[in-house]
Parts: sequence; structure tokens; C-alpha cells
Amino acid sequence: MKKKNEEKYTQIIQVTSNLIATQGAALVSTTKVAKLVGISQSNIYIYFKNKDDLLYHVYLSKLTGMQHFFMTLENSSLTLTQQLKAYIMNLYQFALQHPQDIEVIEQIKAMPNSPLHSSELNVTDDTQLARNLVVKGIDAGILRPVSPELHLTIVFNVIRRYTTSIAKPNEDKSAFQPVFAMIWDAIAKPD
Amino acid sequence: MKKKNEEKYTQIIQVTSNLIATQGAALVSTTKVAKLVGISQSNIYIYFKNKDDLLYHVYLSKLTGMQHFFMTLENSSLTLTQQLKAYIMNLYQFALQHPQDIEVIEQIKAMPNSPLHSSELNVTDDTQLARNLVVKGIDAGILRPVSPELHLTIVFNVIRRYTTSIAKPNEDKSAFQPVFAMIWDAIAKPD
Amino acid sequence: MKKKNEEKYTQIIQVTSNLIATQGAALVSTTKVAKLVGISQSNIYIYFKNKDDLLYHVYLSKLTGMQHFFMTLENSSLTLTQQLKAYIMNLYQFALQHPQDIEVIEQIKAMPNSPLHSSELNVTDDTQLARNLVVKGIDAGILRPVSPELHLTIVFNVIRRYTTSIAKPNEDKSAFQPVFAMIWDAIAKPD
Amino acid sequence: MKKKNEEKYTQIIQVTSNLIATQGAALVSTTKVAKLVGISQSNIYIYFKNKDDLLYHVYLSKLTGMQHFFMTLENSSLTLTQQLKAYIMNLYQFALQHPQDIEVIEQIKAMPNSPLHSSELNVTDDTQLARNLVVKGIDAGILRPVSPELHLTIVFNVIRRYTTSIAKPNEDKSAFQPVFAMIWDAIAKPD
DNA sequence: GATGAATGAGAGTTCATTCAT
DNA sequence: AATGAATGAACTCTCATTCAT
Repeated sequence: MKKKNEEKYTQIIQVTSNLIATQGAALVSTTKVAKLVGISQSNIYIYFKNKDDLLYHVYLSKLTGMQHFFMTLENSSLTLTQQLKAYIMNLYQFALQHPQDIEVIEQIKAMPNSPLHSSELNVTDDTQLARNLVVKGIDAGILRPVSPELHLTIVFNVIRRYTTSIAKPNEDKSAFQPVFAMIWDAIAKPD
Repeated sequence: MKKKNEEKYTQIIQVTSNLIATQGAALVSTTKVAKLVGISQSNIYIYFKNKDDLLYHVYLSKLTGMQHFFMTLENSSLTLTQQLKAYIMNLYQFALQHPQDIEVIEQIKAMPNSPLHSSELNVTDDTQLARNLVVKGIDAGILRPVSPELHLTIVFNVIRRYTTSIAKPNEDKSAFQPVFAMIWDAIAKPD
Repeated sequence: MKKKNEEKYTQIIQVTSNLIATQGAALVSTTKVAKLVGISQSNIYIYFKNKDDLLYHVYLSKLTGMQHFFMTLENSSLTLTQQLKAYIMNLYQFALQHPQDIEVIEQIKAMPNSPLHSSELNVTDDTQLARNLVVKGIDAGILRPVSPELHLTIVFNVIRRYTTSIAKPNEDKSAFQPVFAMIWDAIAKPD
Repeated sequence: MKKKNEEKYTQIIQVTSNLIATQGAALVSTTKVAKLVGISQSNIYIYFKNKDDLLYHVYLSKLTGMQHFFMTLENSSLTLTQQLKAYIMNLYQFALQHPQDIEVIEQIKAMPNSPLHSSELNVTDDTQLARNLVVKGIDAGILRPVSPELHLTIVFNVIRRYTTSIAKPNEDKSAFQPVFAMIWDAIAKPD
């Protein structure tokens, strides 16, 4: 519940994150985390109130890492179309460099009893920025006039699938070009 | 392991399927299933070798139900383009009528220790037909020349998202038209 | 939760009862009970839903044993004064023969998070009969016109204290006579 | 173990006392106490050797508060009968003004592993004075010739029950009169 | 004097699985 | 075919206590 030893705090978050990415959120247990960190299980409860609290902070840590990545987009002088395209490119590059992070975020979101549901504080979601952009894009006649959920579904799932199963770790940006075209033609309103 | 009492066998499968759809695969337990069916827990082990075996058969049952739905496509006299479009429409209609089935299939596939991974027998996947079609489509120059996984990702995720969160249960086929266009423009090779 | 093996069911109740009497209700744990019965701890959950459920049934078992003892009083042809005196004598004899039972009942009642508080079904309390008699006695001008709680407090505590710390196990009824006088003079309305 | 910061020492005692009164002695933990005082858990071990030691001192503090109240009785010039009656009245008034204190004392006494049992030092019990008076009363032929435990049981339990559940906080002394008569008739030897 | 960190023991509970009947 | 009984392992969580700083 307290935190002074930042190092171990970070270690617990890190190990949990790895566990989620490799075994799935459902298989995470404080027992396993503790064993991997090399501490006693009860020790975890010094750093986190709950198992839920732990997962919640894992989620937060990944989220802020991601948000840093997209901050440059806001308050920019780009046109809306440019912003939308830039967002897709940013997401691609982020996913390529931090493949685990998106996986972890999505897994925690999708958990049966997600700690996010019970959390009092509403977090500025990672897709919040994207959703705003999409809505603006639809209103401006740039994107197809269908439920924004569909645009988001395409953008996220295609990039996730591409970066986890298809892309090479250090590939050049140009390799993504055909995939980008696929996404853009899907969401952009045809002339 | 045998199935004398066919009725109870089906009941177990059905209840498990409902549990997966409502609570998530991770929260399924033989205890809960048995209680809902109204039999003793150990009884389940007469019909299934173990929990994995149960889940595997739930998966199979949903799969065959789905394949029935698509059989009409094979050996048809349609052109490849028509077959691809028909597949998308069929999937849309199946998902609309059996929203639970796709959910269950995907959940079992996505399980941390999915019974499908450890299964010796390789099942003819539900996406096998789709994948074949897509590959043919790419070779024929109809679809974009990118990894077929991406086409499948789009088709499945968009339809799943649309039918579970957006579509109305008894909506007319025409309501799907804009979404269909979205999917098709995403996967079809532009002129 | 089920019960076929009555013997083990009774054994668990018995062992728990002993534990409460010797160590106090607060120190009862399913672990200890299981160890004393010689079964695995999880086995207890076959016979009882909860620890609370276990304690509740321990309470019930002692209660019914006690009620059997007092049934003879009801519907009797005794005068009210005779009934009151008979109740005190019966309680004395019951407490002398089953010193543990009253201790167990009172301990479970007094528990911080008593399983009785959360129980939906309201049990006919062991003091219900006594309270009814006392109220009737007050109305009839036989007992002192003060809160019936005070009469009950005296009757129960004096007998409990006497039988647990003072009385000899096989003593003659006459040994109780001075104590009986004490109780009666306390609760009876003086002329 | 020492007590430099007298204030914090008192605070710990006070908080523990409240916890016992409200939640019951069994639910007291150093964790809860520390949280309520606003100190770290380990800090408690500076002021007290262990949990038992803490409880023991809580007991002592309540005890001395109570003894102050009764000191006026000793070395007085009252007759024995007057002293006995005065003791009862004093106890009533003390219990009315400090309802928590008696509760705390009794709870600690009644604990399964009471710190008083293991304590090497024998404390001059709170009932010591009362017991002495009672013994003297029996010898002088004022009180009934039964085990003094019984007299004490009546006096303490009736007053405790009366002041906690029946009496009004600021009631006049005269309201207690019928209850006093009840007690006195119970313990006094009839002519 | 005070605290953060750590721990082992123990609590209640659920689960998948086995076996005799 | 069906069930009751049993179990060991795993789980989350709380607690009293110790120790270095």
C-alpha cells in the first residue's frame, strides 16, 4: 500500500505485465508474480492494496507510456486528415516498438471482472483521443458515416495483428504502406 | 467418456456455451456447469475426459453449426468475387442470428491455455474456408496482395463488432450495406 | 453442501462444538476442525457451504437439543408460578448435564460477526420460551415489573456460572436449592 | 517499549479501546489500530512489547480509571451494609457514565487467549474490592451464604445489562431503584 | 523515536480430478 | 450411468512480528 522502494514496485509491475502478455490476464496470480520477482507473496500487498489494484496500476503504467507517444498529436497545426493519418502511423510505430503494451492494455480491458469496471476514477482511455479524432473526421465528411466503433475496430485490430504476427521487428516504415492503404480505404469516405 | 444419454451430453455443452458467452471462458468451472445442468460434478467426467475436452467439444459443436451455414458456398457456380461477397454476407447473417456462437468460438480460441493448442487432432478451422477463398482472391488479383490474415482480421472483427454492439436484432439486410462497403473497400484491390 | 455420510457430518459439528467450548468461537478455524476430524480442509465444504454455515448448524444442533428438554413445559397444566419455577429447574438440570451446550450457544450468539445476524431464517431462539414466560409472569403480577431482560440475565448468568464453576457434576438437586432461592427472590415480586 | 511520547501512547490505548468496544476484542489487529492512530504498524512495537502487552495495558488503564471511582469507599466510616449498597450504586453510576469501560474490561477478560492469563504479574482485579466486601458480608450474616461468585455475577451482569440496553444516558438515580431492589433482594440474606 | 520493507503462517474458499459404490 | 465423498493444489488476503535505516 505504501511505496518507497520504487525499484521493487516497478519490478512487480513489470513482471505482472510480462505474465499477462505471455500467459494471459486470466492466469495471473499474486503467487506467480511473487515467485517471479523473488519475494514472498504477502509482500505484494505492501505495494498494492489488491490484486485488482495491481492490475489497475499495470494498466495505468502502460497507458501513460502510450499517451506520451501520442501527445505530440494534440494541439498540432496539422489538418484533420493529416492528424488522422499521423495517428495511424504513430500507433503502428508504437505497436512495433512496444508490442507487449497494447496486448496488456487490451487484455486488462477485456477481463471478465476487469479492475477498470470497479475503479471509481475514470481514466482517460487510450482510445479516447482516437475516438475524438474519428468523430471529428466523420463530421467533417472525411470518414465514412458509420458508427465510430467500426473505424476504431479496424485501425486497432489490423495494426495489432500486423505488428504481432506479420511485421519484422526492425522493418522500415515503408513496409507498412500497403497495410496503411488498406486501413485508410476502409475508413475514409470514398469520393 | 461415452455418450449414452445424448440429451445430457447436449445439455452440458449448451450450459457451458452459455456460461462462456455470459461470464467469459476464464470463469467457467465444472462446478458451475454441473450446478446449472442439475447433475453432480463428477458426472461431467463420464461425458468428457476433462475440462479441456469439454471446451474442445463446445468449440466443435459451434463450429459445425457454423459450417452448415456456409456449406452452400462450396461447389457453387458463383464467380470468385461473388463467392467472396457471399461469404461476407453469410457471415453477417449468421452472426446476427447466432451472436453467441461466434463469441464462444473466439473466446475458446483466445483462451490462455486453449484446449485447441494441445489438441492432437487438427480441426478444420472455421476460418479455413474463408482463408482459402482469400488466398484465391489474392492470387486472382481481386484482393489486396497483403497477408491474408489482415483480410480475415477485418472481415471477422468488423462483423463481430457490428452485430454485437451496433446492429438491431431483426434489422433488414440493407442496414448492413455501408458496413459491407467498408469491408469490401478494405480488402479489395483498388483498380 | 450435500450430506450422505451423516456420521462425518455429525463429527464435524461435534468437533467444532468442542473447539468453541474449549478455545472460544473466535479461535475456531476450518483448518483446525479438519485436522481434528482427520480430513482435508476442503472436505468441510462438501458438508457446509461456509464457515458461517457450519457455525450456524452447530448452533442449531445445540438449540434443538435444548428445546427437546423444555418441550415438556409447554401445554402443561401447571400454574404460571409453577411453570416459571419448573423452567428454572429444567435449565439448571440441562446446564448440569450439558455444560458445553449453553456455552456454545452463547458464544455463537455473542460472536462479532455472528452467523445468526446474517441468517435469513429467523430461528426460534432458545430464550424465546423463557421470555414469553417472564412477560406473562410480569403481567400476572408474579414477577417484578422491570424489563424482562433483567430477569433473563439473572436466570441465565447465575445458572451458567453455578454449573460451570461451582456445582459438582453429579450433585443432588438439593444442592441447588439456595441458588434457586437467590434467583427466585431476585425476580419474584415481593409481597 | 518505553513511553517518551506520552501522547501517542495514550492515543494507541484509546483507539484500541474503542475498537474493542465497537468491533469486539477478537477483531482487533495492530494493523487496524495503527491505521486509526495514523502511525505505521511497526511503531506500535515501540510502545508495547506485543499485541498481548497492548491489550494488557488497555485493560490496566480501564481498571485504574474504575478504581479511582471506588477509592472513596475504602477506609470509610460506613457500616458494612452501607458499604455494600454504596458499591452497587457506585458501580451503577460508573457504568452509566463510562459504558465502554466495563465492556472493554469484560471483553479482555473473556478473550480466548486472554493476555491476563499469561501475565506474570497478578493484577489487583477490579472485582477484588467487590469480592472482599462480599466475603465480609457473608461472614457477617448480611449476604446469603453461597459462593461469592454468584453475588458478583448478579451485581455485574444486571448492572451491565441495565446500563447498556435499558437505562437512558442521563436518567435520574431514582430510575435505578427497582433494579437496585432486585439486586439487593437477590444477594441479601432474607430475615 | 519512527518507518518502510519483509516475511511466514494461517485464514477461507474454489477448483479439477479420482474413486468406490 | 450416476453420484457422494474425498483430496491437494492453488488462490486472495490478513496478521503479528522483526529488522535495518
